[in-house]
Amino acid sequence: MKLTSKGRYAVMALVDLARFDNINPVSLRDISLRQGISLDYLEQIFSKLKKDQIVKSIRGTQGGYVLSKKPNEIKLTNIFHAVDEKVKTVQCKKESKKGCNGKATKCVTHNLWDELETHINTFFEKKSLEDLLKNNIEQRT
Amino acid sequence: MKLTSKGRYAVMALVDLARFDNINPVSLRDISLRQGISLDYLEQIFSKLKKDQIVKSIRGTQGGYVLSKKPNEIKLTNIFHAVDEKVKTVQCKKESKKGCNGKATKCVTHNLWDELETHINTFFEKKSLEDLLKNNIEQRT
DNA sequence: ACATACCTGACTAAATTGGTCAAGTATAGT
DNA sequence: ACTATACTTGACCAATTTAGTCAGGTATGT
Repeated sequence: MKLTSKGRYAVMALVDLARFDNINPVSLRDISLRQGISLDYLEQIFSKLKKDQIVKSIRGTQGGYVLSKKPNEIKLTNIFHAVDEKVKTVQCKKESKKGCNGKATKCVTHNLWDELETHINTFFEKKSLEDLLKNNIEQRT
Repeated sequence: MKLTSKGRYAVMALVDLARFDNINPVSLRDISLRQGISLDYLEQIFSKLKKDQIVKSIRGTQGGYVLSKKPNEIKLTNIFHAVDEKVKTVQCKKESKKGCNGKATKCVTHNLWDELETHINTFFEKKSLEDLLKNNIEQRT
């Protein structure tokens, strides 16, 4: 199962973006400075976010990024999916030839992992960027 | 967040154990053969399970492992905890000096990760070894 | 034209994972 | 007492993943 800093940074950056993009596009440099995330790394992350149309880019001077949708329309699922943070548990061995453990049947954990995945995804599908903004409204940067 | 093969193997092995320890202790060799898990790796895993008193060991010929408690008393939380499968998300940076992101305040994802952790733990606290046994009763090894 | 800021791909050090290997110790059965 | 079985411990390792860095681009507003 993967759920790492990349996803965390993506969320942090998007919350930052949501907070500041009311007037102008927000440059990654600003986000980098405010959130303490490496600019080069942010570029990688935003290229993925853009590919999934979570943000739009505006090039040139005074350029930057803006959200493609409203904060309440951007769910955490979308974000994690974009940056390849698959909430995906360890795979059973290739099922092509045999079952999970080399036997003909599914291993005992097979269904369990599926259930867990659903359980976690449910959580992420409910949470939107807006929810996070509300939670942190008092925490000024 | 970590949730890897070690946890999966631990669960598989314990289900196997629960199924066969009615009469005699079960040797790791048997579990290894039935579940297709390396014996050496199982030894590492069981040493941790023993330390958390999920299983008991019986040495010598005809020795092996038995469950310390009844299957319905062993929750998945206990198992994962024993093998260090912390359902713990990526830590924010050391909080000793500063906040998560080097600022004075918590980062916006801080609470989120906490919530997620609770959400997942809830799932694991409900599930016991017995539940898994029931689910897989038709799947003979 | 030039500064800004997006864009892309190659590269890498460190950590983690999923084991293996080697050398024990304890005990039941003969 | 001997021996086979099976637990016990700790060191080691290759492959993968992570969290970046680095080096070059390209587009655009002023």
